[in-house]
Amino acid sequence: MSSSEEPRVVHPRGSGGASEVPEARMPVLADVAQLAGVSQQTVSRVVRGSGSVARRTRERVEQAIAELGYRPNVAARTLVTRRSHRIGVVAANSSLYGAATTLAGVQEAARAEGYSVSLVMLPDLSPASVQGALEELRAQYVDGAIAVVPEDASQEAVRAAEAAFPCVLAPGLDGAGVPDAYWAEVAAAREATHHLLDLGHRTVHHVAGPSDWAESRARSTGWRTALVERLRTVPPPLRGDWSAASGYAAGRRLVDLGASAVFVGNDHMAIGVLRALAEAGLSVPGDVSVVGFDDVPEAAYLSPPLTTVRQDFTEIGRRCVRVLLGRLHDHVVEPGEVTPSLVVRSSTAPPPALAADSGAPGTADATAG
Amino acid sequence: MSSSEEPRVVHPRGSGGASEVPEARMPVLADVAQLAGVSQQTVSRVVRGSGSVARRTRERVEQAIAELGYRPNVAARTLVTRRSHRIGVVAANSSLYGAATTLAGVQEAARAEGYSVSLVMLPDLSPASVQGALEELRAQYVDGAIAVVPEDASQEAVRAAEAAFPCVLAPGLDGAGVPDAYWAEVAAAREATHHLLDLGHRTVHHVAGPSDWAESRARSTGWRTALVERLRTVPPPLRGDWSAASGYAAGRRLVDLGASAVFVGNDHMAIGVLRALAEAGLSVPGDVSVVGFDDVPEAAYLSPPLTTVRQDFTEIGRRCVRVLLGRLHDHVVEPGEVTPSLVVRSSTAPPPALAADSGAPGTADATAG
DNA sequence: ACGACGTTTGGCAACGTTAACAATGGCGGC
DNA sequence: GCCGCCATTGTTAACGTTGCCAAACGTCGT
Repeated sequence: MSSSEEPRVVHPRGSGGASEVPEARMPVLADVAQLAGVSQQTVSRVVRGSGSVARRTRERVEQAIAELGYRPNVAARTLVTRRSHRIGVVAANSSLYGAATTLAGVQEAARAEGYSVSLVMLPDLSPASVQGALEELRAQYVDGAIAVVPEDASQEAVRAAEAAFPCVLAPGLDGAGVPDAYWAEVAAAREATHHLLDLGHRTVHHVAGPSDWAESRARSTGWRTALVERLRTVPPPLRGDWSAASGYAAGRRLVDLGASAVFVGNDHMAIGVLRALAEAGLSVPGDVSVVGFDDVPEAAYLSPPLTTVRQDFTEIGRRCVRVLLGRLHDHVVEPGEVTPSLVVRSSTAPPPALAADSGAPGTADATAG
Repeated sequence: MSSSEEPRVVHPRGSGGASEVPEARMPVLADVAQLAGVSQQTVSRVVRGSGSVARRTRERVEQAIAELGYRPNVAARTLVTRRSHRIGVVAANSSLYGAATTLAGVQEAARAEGYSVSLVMLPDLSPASVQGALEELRAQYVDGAIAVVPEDASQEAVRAAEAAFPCVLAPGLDGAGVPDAYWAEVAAAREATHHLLDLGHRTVHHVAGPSDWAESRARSTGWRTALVERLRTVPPPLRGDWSAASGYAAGRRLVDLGASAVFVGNDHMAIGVLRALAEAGLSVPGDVSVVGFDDVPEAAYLSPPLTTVRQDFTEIGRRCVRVLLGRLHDHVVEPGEVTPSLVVRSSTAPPPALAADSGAPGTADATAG
């Protein structure tokens, strides 16, 4: 319909030829303006919803926009506004539940605020690569960036980049100091440890994540704090890398150590620990109690269902966006508190000595092969 | 250094005042040109690496670029070239391993090709929301899009959008027909089922994903094919939604049905199935054999370690990018084959009747919990 | 030595939008 | 009935880059 006339002349750029196929150019402001019989500026005002436009005029313009299927060209807008309405996100290229879910939260919140998201996933989180990613993002002229990189050295890189353009660290760290999210995790880890101690365990072993991750340190700190508060001995923590494989390795050590209670830095590693214990013929929670962290969706369906700390990563992601967007508009936003909560399932119980008064270790395991 | 003079005059746009703070504008082509004593055009040529520039000139320009920290403005470049060098990705807002890993592959490959990635994550995969996401992406003037939406109705939406701008469906479907990836999954599911039959199971039950997902249908088809090939009865498949919770529900049904072998549509659901079986006091693989699909990193550490089909989602993501970029440059790229492979672990074994020669066929609740 | 030719460089005009300012119209107050 | 004000609309000039064209430069063959 309406092949009445080409709204605009063919520009010499095309390729000079006169008998050129129209090739369906995207309509631009000028096309709408011509169709509606107004100036570009008026159309622009209607599109942006700013300025005052007479009711009748607006309707006419909207009609023209609909008819042409006009979409504002973000590149042109960005060029003149110096605002891309895009934020960058740099995240680790891992299947880690926390990072993935945080990303989802960031995406959702950004979209809700009319911002689009540019993603850079990194195979490794070295400071150099994080810095490179941030540079890349800046070169794309994003308005700001969110870095889901809880690893220490990389956070330094983010801080450095912050001077050049607005960045927010996903765990909730801001430039000023230690974030609420950090202390919330410490508190939650402490609570989880207390839960185990309350059940009667003399002490609680710990499988920690990489030592240079803020989250890992927060959880370890909470664990240690609880132990110290109750005057228990603090066994040296075992190290993992968040993966089930590393949890399995740690689990085997725990068997050797004769641990009766373990607080594991995340659920993935807890799965590995569970496996190692099962292989050793130890039952959970009969012989050993295990607590994880994150509450991945599968946690309730492990054998046994895992007691763990639920962390609302989606909300963390949303808050990052809120903080970043706040910074972009020059008003400070308090990150606010995100409180993880302990979810008690079936992987924790009193230690064998208490459960059956003279219980011999290594009793019933549900999944004997 | 070099506070000699402002490279460019303050534009009236600024705010008219004469004693304005320089406010650290980003350097532009003109600044570099002035510093290097050449024209903008020459700088542009150096930046793009196209056209011929004398060696000495290029060095001078590069020097100036480095000194100023110049970065080309992508918005301006996009405006004039009509190429944003960005691709959009729409994916489900789920923690599904497959989708997340595919996304990583897409990101990696795109980045390697000099493309940035705009991400839209959807809470639901309704055709309307997928279509909306695609529209949104198009409004952002991405060069093309990759849709990681294996759900049927949504794929229709993608096909429709394809007319407007280049889209690729992540599972590997292309406009022409059924993709290699689809048949590869069928073959793998068939192989997994044969594996169970070869162990001596009379038939194999199946926990399928949502019926309107292509991947789900592929896996179901493979399972059914294997059964038919061997002239076995085909039990009605149970439906899940990919989640461990739904797998658990299906697992309880399987217990009632007295299944001895199960092929589950993905590992997450398999975790739920494992849990249901354990709760019923059935041992895996002693009483029931279970095969999953995807090979999530935790699969090897479940109790028991899960026999499953490994799918290389990262590679699928990479191929999507290759196909899309190919289409953008007007040369067709064959998606090529991605072959999933069966990984046999400890969750499969001969059925009880064969293992213990005189085992009662029906129930076998040998290990009461 | 001269013209043809290839290499290197610069000038100009877009790309599609928004900001600032100017111009037009209608309205009420005096 | 005239003036000034507000609401509405139009005009102009950027934003920073690239594509096309032409000019300047040097080299080579005859």
